[in-house]
Amino acid sequence: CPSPRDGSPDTCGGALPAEARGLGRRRRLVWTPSQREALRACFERNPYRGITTREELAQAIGIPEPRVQIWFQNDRSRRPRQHRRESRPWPGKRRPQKGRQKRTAVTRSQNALLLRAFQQDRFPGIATREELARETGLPESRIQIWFQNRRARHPGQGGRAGAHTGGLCHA
DNA sequence: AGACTAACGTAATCAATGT
DNA sequence: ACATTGATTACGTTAGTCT
Repeated sequence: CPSPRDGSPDTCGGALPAEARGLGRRRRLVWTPSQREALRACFERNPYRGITTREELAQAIGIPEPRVQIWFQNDRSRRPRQHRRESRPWPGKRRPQKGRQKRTAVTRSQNALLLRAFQQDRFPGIATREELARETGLPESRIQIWFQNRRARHPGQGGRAGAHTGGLCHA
């Protein structure tokens, strides 16, 4: 997979750390018309879908469930602003409704492995994430969530792109 | 070149699990 | 009860596709 690499961007000034900016993303999907139709139809009936429905839909259109979830997230954003941040806890309207993904139990050894990877790179690209998924036996989507939560709760850790602790952006 | 949008980011929050 | 942490949300950003 020849990932075309452009010239390295500047060191400072971006909204996100360099490592966070799109290095090694997963390949972008292109929906077929029938897939689009199925997604839109499902969204229309309820824009908030539990894991069961997401997986059924994913199965039906032949797309991994995490991609379906991202599509729903993106499409809700595109929809007219439902409620801006003010009235935070759901205004009683259409709650996400139950049916979350079952909480993943991360074992000690899995956690240790992820922790090591986190210290080396807080923003692993798709290749690294899939390698970690293979090594831990966890789904790649759970790996991604793990890193998001870890970054949010442990800022400043990790060797690369450390928030403000490191020498990044020493002006 | 610009529009559109999947992929991905943060921040806040919901919620399961262990103490 | 509380702390920890996985899962979901709103919303913003980055970058690949298509016109």
